[in-house]
Amino acid sequence: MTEDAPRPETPEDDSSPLESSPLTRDRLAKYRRVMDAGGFPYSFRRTDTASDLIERFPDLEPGASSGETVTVAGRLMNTREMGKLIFAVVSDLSGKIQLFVDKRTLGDEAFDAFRDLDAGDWIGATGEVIVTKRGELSVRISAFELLQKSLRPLPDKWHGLKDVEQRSRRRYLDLLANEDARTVALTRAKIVSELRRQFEDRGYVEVETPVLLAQATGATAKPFETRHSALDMDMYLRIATELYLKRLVVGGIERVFEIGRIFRNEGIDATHNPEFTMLESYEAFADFNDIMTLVEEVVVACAVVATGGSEITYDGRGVNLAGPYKRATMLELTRGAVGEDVDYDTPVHELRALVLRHGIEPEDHWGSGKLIDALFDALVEETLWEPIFVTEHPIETSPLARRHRDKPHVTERFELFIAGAEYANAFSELNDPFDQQARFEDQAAASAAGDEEAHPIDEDYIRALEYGLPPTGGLGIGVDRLVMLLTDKHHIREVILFPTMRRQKRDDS
RNA sequence: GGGCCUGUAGCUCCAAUGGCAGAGCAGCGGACUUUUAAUCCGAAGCGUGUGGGUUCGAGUCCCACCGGGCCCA
Repeated sequence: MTEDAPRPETPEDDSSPLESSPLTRDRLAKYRRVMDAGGFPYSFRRTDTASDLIERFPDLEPGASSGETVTVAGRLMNTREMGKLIFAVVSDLSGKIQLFVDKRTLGDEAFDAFRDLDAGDWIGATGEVIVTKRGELSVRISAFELLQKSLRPLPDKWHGLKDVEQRSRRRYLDLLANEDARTVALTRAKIVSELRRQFEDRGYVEVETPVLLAQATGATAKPFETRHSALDMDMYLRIATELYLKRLVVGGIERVFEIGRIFRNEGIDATHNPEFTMLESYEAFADFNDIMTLVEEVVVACAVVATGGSEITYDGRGVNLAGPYKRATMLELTRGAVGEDVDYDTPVHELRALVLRHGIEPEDHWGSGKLIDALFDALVEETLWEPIFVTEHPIETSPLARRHRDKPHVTERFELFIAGAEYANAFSELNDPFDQQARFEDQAAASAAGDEEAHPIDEDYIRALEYGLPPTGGLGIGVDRLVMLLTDKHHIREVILFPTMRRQKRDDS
C-alpha cells in the first residue's frame, strides 16, 4: 500500500447483520467507540508467551508473588468475575495463562474497562507474575490494552465447535476453540519440517517443479483442466512430480526431492482430498533396497517429532514404527489370502474367475498382473497392521518401475503399508528409454482398450532418458496420510487446514 | 453416480404416537476480592437449511432444491 486508501466506514445503519443481532450489537458499539477514540493499536510488544511463563516460574508457591513484571498478549477466552476481582484466561499460540485482575491493582476506571471486554477480544496485559491461593500461575495486571475487538461470539467454551462442516469451512473457529485442532496443525508443521530436514541432511536438494502443465503425467489419475489465455492453450494441474524430478536427476541433480501439492480430479472421502501433499525423492546410484532403509529412518524420525517415540497408537491399537520392517512380495501375500497357488503365469481366464469369486468385477483389458493386484487390494491391504514393505509389484501396474533383476513379470518396487493403508511407494527407477517407450505404448494400448487410468505418453521424458538416467531409487510419501497416522486422525480433512468443500450458498448471518 | 442418515438459539444438545419449541453454555441485568466449565439471583433469545405439498394442526409425514455425514461404485 503506497497510497492512502479511503478508510472503509464501519457500518452504521441497521442493515448490518452485526447491528441487528443482539449477540453482536453491543460488541459493535464498543468497536465503534474505540474507532471514534482513535482506533486500535498497530502493534504490541509482549515479553513472554504463556508457555514462557510456565517455564520461567515453575516453583512459585500458592499465594506467592514473583516480583517480576511481564507483558503477555492473546485472545481473551473466558472471564470469571468475582465482584472486585476477575479471573481471565488469555490464550496465545503457546498455551493459556490466567490474568488476575483486581480492582485495587488496576484502578477503578481500568477495572470497569476490563469488565467491558468480551470473550474473543485480543488483548495485551502487563503485570506481576503471581500464583493464586489455588495455585494457578497468573499475571496480576496493572495495565491492559484492547488490541482488536471480536465482533462475534465464540463457540461453546466447554464443548468447543463440533460440527464437522463448520470446523472445516471455518477452520479459524476450529483452531481458536479446539485445542486439538491446533495441536494437529502444529504437529503437521513439525512433520513436514522433519521430512525436509531428513532429506536435506542426506544431501537431497529441494526443488519446485511445475504445477501447471500441458500434459499431466507420472501417475494414473484424472487431472484438473484449466486454460492459459495468453498461450490459448489447455493446461492441466499436475497429478505427480515424478517425471520432472527424474529429468532433474538426468540433469545431474543426483539427490532431489519436492514436497508439493498434487491435484487429482477424483472423489472425496476419508483418505482422498482433490489437492493433497506428496513428497517425492530421487537418489542416483540407489535401488529400492536402499530406499527401504531410508523410509524406515524417515518414518521413525517423523514419529519422534510428532509423538515423542516410535511406538504410536492408531485407532486404539498400538503400532511399532521402529524398523526394520517386515518384507513380503505382493504375490506371496495374495496367495496366502486367496489360498491358491496363483502366479503371473496362471492363465488369465483362471485369474478372472478367481477375481469374480471374490466379488471384484474385472475389466476386459486386465492382465494377470492387474488381476493379482486387484486381489491384493481387496483381500490383503486392510489386513496389514504392523509396518510392512510389500514388494515386487507386477510390471503391468508399474509402468515407471524397473524390471526386477532376477524375476520375470515383476518390478523392483515396494509400497509401505501400516494400519491397513499405504504410506509410501518406491522403486528402482526404470531408466531404459526403450523399455520405458514400450511401457508407455502398453499404457496407450490399455487406454485405447478402455483403461481410464492408463498413463499418457510423455515424449520428452523418453528423450531425457535417452540422455541417460543413472540407476536411481525413487520414493513417494503421502504426507497427509502420514500426518493422519501420527496424529491418530481417521479423516484427511482433519489434517488439511482447508479441505476442499462444495461451494456454500452465501450466508450473511 | 447409487443407498442410508442428517440440518432446531451464537455454540453443545433435548422435543412418544403430527398437538402451544426447550435446556446448558455464551450474551444481557444484579451479588460476590482467590476463581478454574466459578457460584447464586433475574430477565431475555430460536418458529426448526430453502421452497412447495398433505393436514383442523408439521421440527416431526411427502416432494424438490441447498449443505453435511457414512457406506458402496
